Amino acid sequence: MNATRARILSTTTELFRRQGFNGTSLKQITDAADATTGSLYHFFPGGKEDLARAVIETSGDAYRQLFEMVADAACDPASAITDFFDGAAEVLEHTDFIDPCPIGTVAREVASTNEQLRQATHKVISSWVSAAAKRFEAAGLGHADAVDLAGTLVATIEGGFVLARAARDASTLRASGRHLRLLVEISIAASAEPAH
Amino acid sequence: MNATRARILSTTTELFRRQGFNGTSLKQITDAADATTGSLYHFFPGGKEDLARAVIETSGDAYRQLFEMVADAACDPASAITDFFDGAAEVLEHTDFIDPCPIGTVAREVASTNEQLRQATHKVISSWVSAAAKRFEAAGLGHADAVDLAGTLVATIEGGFVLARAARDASTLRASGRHLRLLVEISIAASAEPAH
DNA sequence: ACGCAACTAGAACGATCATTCTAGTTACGC
DNA sequence: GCGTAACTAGAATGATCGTTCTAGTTGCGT
Repeated sequence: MNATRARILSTTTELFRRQGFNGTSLKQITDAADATTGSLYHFFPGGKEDLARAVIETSGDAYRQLFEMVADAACDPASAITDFFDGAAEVLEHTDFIDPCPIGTVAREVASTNEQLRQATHKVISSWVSAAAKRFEAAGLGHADAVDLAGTLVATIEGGFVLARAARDASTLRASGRHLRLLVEISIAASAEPAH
Repeated sequence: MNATRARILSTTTELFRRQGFNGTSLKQITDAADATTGSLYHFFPGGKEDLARAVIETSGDAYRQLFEMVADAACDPASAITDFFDGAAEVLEHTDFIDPCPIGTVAREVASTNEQLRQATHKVISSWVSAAAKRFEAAGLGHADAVDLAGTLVATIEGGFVLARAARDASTLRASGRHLRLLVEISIAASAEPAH
């Protein structure tokens, strides 16, 4: 991967985390990435939309990998949940509450205005839900229950970022982690004894 | 309230729901609201920021009232939760998945770039959390638990909007409603028997 | 019906937007 | 060391951005 391309991509990701898609200009990107318009359009011929799609896919992958790592490191699925929430809370606190995830912001900005980018965000979010659901299935949950639970998990994380950023306080995010952990524990326990 | 002012305000709210703060221009607003620049700056002397603050506060109030209404109509706090999620899901499905709530999008857009608007979103979100927490306290929860649970509730709703809009499918939102209902039921039951 | 405030109208401003374009420079296979 | 492709550079383009400003019109208390 070309260094300039990588610099443009990571700079854009960071800018999207702070100010979203519409709030970030190409000039801002080229300035911050120390690149020129020519380079940007060389690597992303489709312009801003092309670049945004790359940001979404790249950081979507990164987040899925992070989740897998945290889940692998945890001793059980339930504590993986609190680990993940607590980790995100710590990141927020250490980065002046910059959004840990550019995708939630962009997803909401483009859902009604750019079908291509909407699909890109959908695909990425679905991959997260699938990854979490697979873990829940492995812990004994039925497929549909696992997918539903994973969906709530992702929703609560994304929504938790909204609250944490608005409040400049990540304690609610940690509390949500505990709630989701409880929910996961209950679901796994319930699936172990299906007979009432 | 002046009719033109009201028209500008509701039009802006609707546009923010579709495309957020940075994605909406004043020209788009005045065109859609059939108003002129002069009128807009007459009623909102602070320009776009002033208007955005009014949108945040107005629809923040509207949402809090909606929550109170749903909670009053429900037979118990737990079923109020599913009622609220199901209602939001229905709205999404009937409006081509336009965001039911402009505040989540704007909150994330401005959190790192506009301190005034960040505080406005924070204040509104806090009012929702307080309103829900009050209900939970009335159902027997301790104050801190009630606030935490209300925070998770709001986070899951906001995050659920992200997923529903990205997927153009509200079924995950309904599932989250069931999950949150379960969580509320468990919390209330647990507070009823604090021993063990 | 007069006067004053409330409101409307929209042209004009400089800044900035995403994108295109033409030249120029580097890197590398042969 | 030559030729071609990959990449960089940044000026130019036309559109649109948020805001300001000067005139004009309306509505209403008296």
